[in-house]
Amino acid sequence: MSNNLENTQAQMRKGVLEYCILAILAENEVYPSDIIGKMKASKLIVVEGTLYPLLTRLKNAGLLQYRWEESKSGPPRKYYSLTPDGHSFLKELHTTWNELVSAVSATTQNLNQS
Amino acid sequence: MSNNLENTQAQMRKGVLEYCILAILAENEVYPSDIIGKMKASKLIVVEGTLYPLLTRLKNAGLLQYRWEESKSGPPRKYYSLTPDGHSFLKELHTTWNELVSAVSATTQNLNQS
DNA sequence: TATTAGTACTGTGCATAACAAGGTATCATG
DNA sequence: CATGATACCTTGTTATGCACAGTACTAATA
Repeated sequence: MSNNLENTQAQMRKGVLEYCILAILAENEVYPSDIIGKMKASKLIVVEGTLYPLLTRLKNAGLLQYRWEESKSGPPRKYYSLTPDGHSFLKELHTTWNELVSAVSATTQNLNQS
Repeated sequence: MSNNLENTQAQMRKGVLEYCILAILAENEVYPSDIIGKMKASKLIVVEGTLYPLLTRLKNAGLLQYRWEESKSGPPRKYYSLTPDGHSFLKELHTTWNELVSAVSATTQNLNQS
């Protein structure tokens, strides 16, 4: 029912979603479809229904800002970028992620040896 | 409101909870309090209200089994261990985790350089 | 034999967040 | 003006971590 492999794998991805999206935005000013593309290129699937609410949450939290830009091939796009608070936040997530990787290594070390 | 640091950090931990618990069970036959202790030693907090339902889910999925053992200092304990299916599952999670770490590295590489 | 403390297992309800699915709006093309 | 492509947004469902409360067993003490 609930504990198939896909489910658990998805759970792992969820945990790093916010971190990865903030990291992408730290490098370039991009619009949502760009983010989806970049994530997919890194084998991290994310869909519109996940991304849009997440960007709104981060923006309301003061971590992101955006500006509209006209497009030649369709409706205008929202180009997002990090606020100063967003940069600080990302820096802390970076530390958190590194610590988590260490913690998981510690927990699974005997496995790794086999 | 919703997007403070603790929240996002907790989200990251959630993703690896199942993986770490299975990894611990792969090494030793332990009972829930042991797991909490081992996780805490690795800086991965997990509480009873999370762990017990999770163990039940994994057991119902056929990944875990347990046996009762009397204790000198209280009620009997449920000693958990992995089933063959559980071992296969864990092996796949191990691969998933390593791929995720690579994917995150790819996404955040410019950050790492700074 | 009550009472209390410590240990261990279990169940309920809430909040969060990812995702599927469907909808709206803009622009170019024929 | 109809169609297709692109882009943004919303709603409802579901899974799950966690706070909180409860139950059960053992040992020590009065």
